Amino acid sequence: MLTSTQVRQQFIDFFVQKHGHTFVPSSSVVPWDDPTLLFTNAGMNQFKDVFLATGTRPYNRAVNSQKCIRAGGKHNDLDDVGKDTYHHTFFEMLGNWSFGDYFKKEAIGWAWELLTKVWGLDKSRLHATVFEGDPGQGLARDDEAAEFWRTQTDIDPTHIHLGNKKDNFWEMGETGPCGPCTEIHYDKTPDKSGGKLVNKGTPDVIEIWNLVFIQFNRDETRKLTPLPAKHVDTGMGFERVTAVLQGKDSNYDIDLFQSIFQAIQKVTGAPAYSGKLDDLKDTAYRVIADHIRALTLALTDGAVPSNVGRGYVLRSILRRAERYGRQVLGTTKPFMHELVPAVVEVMSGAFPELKSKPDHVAKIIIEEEQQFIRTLDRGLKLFDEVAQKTRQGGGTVISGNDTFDLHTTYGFFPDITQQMAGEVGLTVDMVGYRERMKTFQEDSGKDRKKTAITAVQGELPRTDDSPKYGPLTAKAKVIGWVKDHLVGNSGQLNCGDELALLLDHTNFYAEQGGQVGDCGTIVTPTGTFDVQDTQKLGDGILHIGRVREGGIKVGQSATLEVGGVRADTMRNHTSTHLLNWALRRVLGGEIDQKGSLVDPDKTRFDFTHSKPLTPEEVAEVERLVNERIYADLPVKPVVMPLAEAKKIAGVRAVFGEKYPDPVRVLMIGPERPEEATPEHSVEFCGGTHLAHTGQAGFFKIVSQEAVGKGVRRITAVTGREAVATVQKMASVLDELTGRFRCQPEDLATRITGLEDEIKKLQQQLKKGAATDLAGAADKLLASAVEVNGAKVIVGEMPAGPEEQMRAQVDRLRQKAGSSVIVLGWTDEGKVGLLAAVTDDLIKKGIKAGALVGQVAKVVGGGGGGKPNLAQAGGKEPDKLPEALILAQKLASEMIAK
RNA sequence: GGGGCCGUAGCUCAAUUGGGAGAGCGCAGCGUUCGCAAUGCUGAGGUUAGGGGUUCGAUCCCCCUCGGCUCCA
Repeated sequence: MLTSTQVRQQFIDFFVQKHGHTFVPSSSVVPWDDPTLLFTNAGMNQFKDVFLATGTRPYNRAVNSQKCIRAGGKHNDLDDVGKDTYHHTFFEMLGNWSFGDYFKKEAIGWAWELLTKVWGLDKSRLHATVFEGDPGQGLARDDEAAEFWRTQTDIDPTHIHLGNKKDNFWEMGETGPCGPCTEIHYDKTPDKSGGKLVNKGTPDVIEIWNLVFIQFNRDETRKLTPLPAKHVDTGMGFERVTAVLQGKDSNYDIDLFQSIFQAIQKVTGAPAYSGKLDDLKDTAYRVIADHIRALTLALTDGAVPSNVGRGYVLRSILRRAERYGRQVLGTTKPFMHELVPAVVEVMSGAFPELKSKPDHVAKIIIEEEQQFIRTLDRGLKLFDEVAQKTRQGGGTVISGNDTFDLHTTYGFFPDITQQMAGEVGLTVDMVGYRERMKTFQEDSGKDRKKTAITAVQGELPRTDDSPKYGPLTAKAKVIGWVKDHLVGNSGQLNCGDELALLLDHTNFYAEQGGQVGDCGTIVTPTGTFDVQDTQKLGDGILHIGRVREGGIKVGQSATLEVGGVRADTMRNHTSTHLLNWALRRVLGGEIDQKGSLVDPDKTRFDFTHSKPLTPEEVAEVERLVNERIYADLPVKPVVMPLAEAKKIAGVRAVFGEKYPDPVRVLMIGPERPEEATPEHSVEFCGGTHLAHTGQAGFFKIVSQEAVGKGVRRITAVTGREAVATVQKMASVLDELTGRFRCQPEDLATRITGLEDEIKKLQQQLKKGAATDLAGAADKLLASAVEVNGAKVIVGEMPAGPEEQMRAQVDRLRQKAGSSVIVLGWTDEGKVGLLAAVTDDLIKKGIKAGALVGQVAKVVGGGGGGKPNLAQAGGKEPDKLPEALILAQKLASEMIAK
């Protein structure tokens, strides 16, 4: 029997050795440079630019096994994994490609050769489908492919079937390259009768290989034009074809999964995997095995679990596996991280990068597991409360509100709530839950966009903003404005009008890539306009502000002057790039930019990192950035094709950003792209920058904070702001050293000394007060009145801390036995009262709380407490004697009763 | 960017009409023991995250800041 390793290797060897393909290693399963994708989900992802004709490769035939994840987004298989034999979140896709080289004839012939000659599959079990055409869309039947099936292979001609557009026509998107495909299916029915089951979605006849022939380009008008260079893009599910070759019914029965299953058994102590579909334990095995593969591969490629985007998908995957472990296999501790070595062991042959940082990956996983177990435990407790509340209300349905709160506050997903509710005989109001969630979602995004520029009616003219990289002053022509959401291009603007001015070209920078929009002034022969902000809308640039003087008319020439603070913004922006670079140097290559904000006052930089930076790390980052600043390196922008730019050594791009092609690349240090190394800061960036780093002057980090799990934010300043910051710190330090008369480095010990002394003095004071109070208390005891065998001890005490008073009350109670005690004292214009009643008198119905409450009214206050001890206070010290007389009277009456 | 929750001893967490800051583990000392494990006793350890407000009185109610969790965008 072929091992999975052999299957993979033979596929690659077949195309490399026999048919002249280049082996191209799998690209990262995390597509850092493609914001439209959560995860790499097909082998062709890394060649997308070739099909779009925006990039080229030094080879025209390629083969590989691509790491893929299908979870989250459009193709979400997450919920199905484990329940059947063939769904995965992580899988490998075997593929061979032709870029404008061979086409249908060779692709079909070679596929057949590999399957039947190399792998020796039973020809009578193989079926092929070809595209039947779609006249409505002007698509012809793919007779070519059918013909090659007949001439290039010895397939049974009755095994060639026609397939519809859904199954046999491939499109990348609404527009772009597309073409027919031919699929190869495998018939697993015992009597080989599966011909009519092709494409019917049964597990008995399964698709194993899809050969796509990219031959058209679809434009915006949906029109198809033949491509000059035709491509082949094929994909074969590795786990699936291995199962076929190993004669297994389930993908999970192939050798690849067995050692992972064994590791799961060892770690969890559960009974062995038995391959059943209706056994929850086996489902758990499949879920965990699949999910740990996805996690290990994705984390190795630099993804991090988080609460947004792909990080959130990874978190969901981990949590799902963790739940199956706990609820089905009986784990109580984190266990997923212990499975990482098994995955590395079985897969690092094909993907050597797995060996680079398994410990790091396991660490991320265990931290995430611990986190989840904490929320789970907390959630369990809350669930119990909710369940109890529901029952007390006489219902059996947990309200949508409670389910929503459990979810949004504690991350307790509604399906967990549902499951747990089921276990205790309750149900969940999912309709109510969804309603709450819906309004919640609507409210969340409400305040996001600036209202001024979202709803614009009328056609917005294009503005040429290329002068933004040039001098701060420029000439342009007024071509209109946007006022009250309407585009205007006639009439006159008057002093005081608030609106967005439109120009034919501009040197104002519109907010983009984290850099805020410029402010400044625009002067025409008749008026002056203050620009408060600059925003981009489509191809138009909006200069938002108000007419300060005179009036402005369309067609006037204008002098543009960008505000001087732009220079500060540029200092901050260039420094942001240096900060990004330095953080990677200090914290390691795992960190990634999550966002940034650059304005004249500061730079704010968000990045993935799970813990606070140590003071040493902060210092090192500052040192590195400043070193680059005083080296006065050139800051060099180059515009180049996106595909080419991506190949520059050490280049950085931000996930979620859409980069134009050609793209602007900003290098700090090198003058030409080929001089760049990973030791330089090289980023895709459309912002405005200094010409030399030295212009930044000085760089200082002012704060760091967490913005969410796994994401930290650093705020830093440069230039004059940095100087001001340091001066402020120095003046604080000066003041302190002046006051303590010591060196800055001695401050900490001086303060510790003072703290100790304060503590010591406080304790002494306490002792002193205690003796004073004890004396006063004893006097009161001596003059106590006896009623019915119980003592009434009432009187005024010297001022002292409440705590000490209580101690005296306790002491008196002990000494006097059966008694009612009321102590009063005045301190800083306020009255304090304390009352105590011994247990035997409480039984007679005397309560300290009630007593002291009445007494406190006399001194203009209130109070209360427990029956045995209560305290109160008031604001009228003069009335204390009067209050104590009342206390004496009340206490005596109560005992007498 | 918006919402919800949390922050109490070194750690994990209690503390209800607002009224005396606690437990378990850990730590230190002493004891039982030849020694260890085990165990008994004693003790230290608190600005209840920080600041402001309401109140006679705030861990508790309100506001702000910081830190963390969580959901959504």
